[in-house]
Amino acid sequence: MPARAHRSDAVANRERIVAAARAALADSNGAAGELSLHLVAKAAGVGQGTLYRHFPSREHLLAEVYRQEMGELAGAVPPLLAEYPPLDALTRWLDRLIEYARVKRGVMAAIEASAWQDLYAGHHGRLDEALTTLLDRGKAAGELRADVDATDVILLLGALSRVPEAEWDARARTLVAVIVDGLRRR
Amino acid sequence: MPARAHRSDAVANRERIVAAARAALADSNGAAGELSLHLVAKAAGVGQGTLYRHFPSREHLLAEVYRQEMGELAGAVPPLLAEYPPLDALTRWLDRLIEYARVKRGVMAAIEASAWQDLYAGHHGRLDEALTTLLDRGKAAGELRADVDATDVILLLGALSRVPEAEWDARARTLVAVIVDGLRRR
DNA sequence: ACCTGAACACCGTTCAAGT
DNA sequence: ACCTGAACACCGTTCAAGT
Repeated sequence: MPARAHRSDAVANRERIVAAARAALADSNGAAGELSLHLVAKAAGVGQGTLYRHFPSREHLLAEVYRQEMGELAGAVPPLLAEYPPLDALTRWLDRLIEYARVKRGVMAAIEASAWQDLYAGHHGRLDEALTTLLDRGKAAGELRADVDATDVILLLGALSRVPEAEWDARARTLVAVIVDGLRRR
Repeated sequence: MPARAHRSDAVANRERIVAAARAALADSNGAAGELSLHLVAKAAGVGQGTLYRHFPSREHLLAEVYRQEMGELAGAVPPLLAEYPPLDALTRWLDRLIEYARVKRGVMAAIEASAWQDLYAGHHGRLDEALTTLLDRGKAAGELRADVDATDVILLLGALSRVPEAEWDARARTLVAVIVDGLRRR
């Protein structure tokens, strides 16, 4: 279905709101609870009512912010699968995730948020889809256990979002190693 | 060091505040963000200032609530270790955790909170201590990998706290199975 | 159609006044 | 020492009035 036509000022406002929210989250180290919608509206140069017209709840706004973070990650999967065997592709993709999240804290917040299935399940099917492909290939090759799905992996990866920044380098790799080993077929 | 003497009304107030907070959390399905301190004070029959005297921040109050949830879980470890080999003891303890959390949602919130090391690290050494014992025994027996600590396990178990209630039975066991397999020595 | 911003209800936090 | 509750600043949300 084709996107409906929108007034150009509405489109511009929407973009400025999301940009302001991303900037605010980047400043506050990505803690979603500290996002003041009043301040986002002010920073975007719109009234509060406008913010609410576009995003009827804080979660709707965060969902859009996170959807933008997620694109690059999901897009990295197909080339990896083309070049490496499934388990290698998964390991390399997770290495990339660690490296990406090390500098950009919001990425982990996005992954954690994608676990609240209620609102987000539909929104970024992209990550879910990419992970499902990875897992299916691994299962078909007999390298991964058959009883896990993309949601399980996303839930487990959520552990990374609670690693304090100071311990990131020491702990992130260990956690991912445990998860990957746990996903292996025995 | 012996506990300082407190006025009996202060002790009683503190207990009633914690009890009111636990009751409020039990009602709201354990979502810590929805705990209104105004309402907790009112339910406990104290002024807001009294709540703040005892718990200088929402987190301090939650820490006490969670500390109480944690006791039983940690206490179950020594008997299990006395009766079973390390890996069996770990598996059985996690089974108990799943069963316990199935009916009492606050338990998972408590475990998740214990990952914010800043405030909680000292407070419930009990869970940390119990898990460290379990892991050390397993490492000594050559059954568990040597590069994980109790914090890693707590972080991974945090995945359970984001499993929607409707999916609990189907997903909790799988997640724990993946975690246990990941902790095994290869 | 869409936008604005005052207004409302609520929350965390403080503090002068009490006992 | 400890407690109370009014008060303050702030936040999410709504809505009448504008363009």
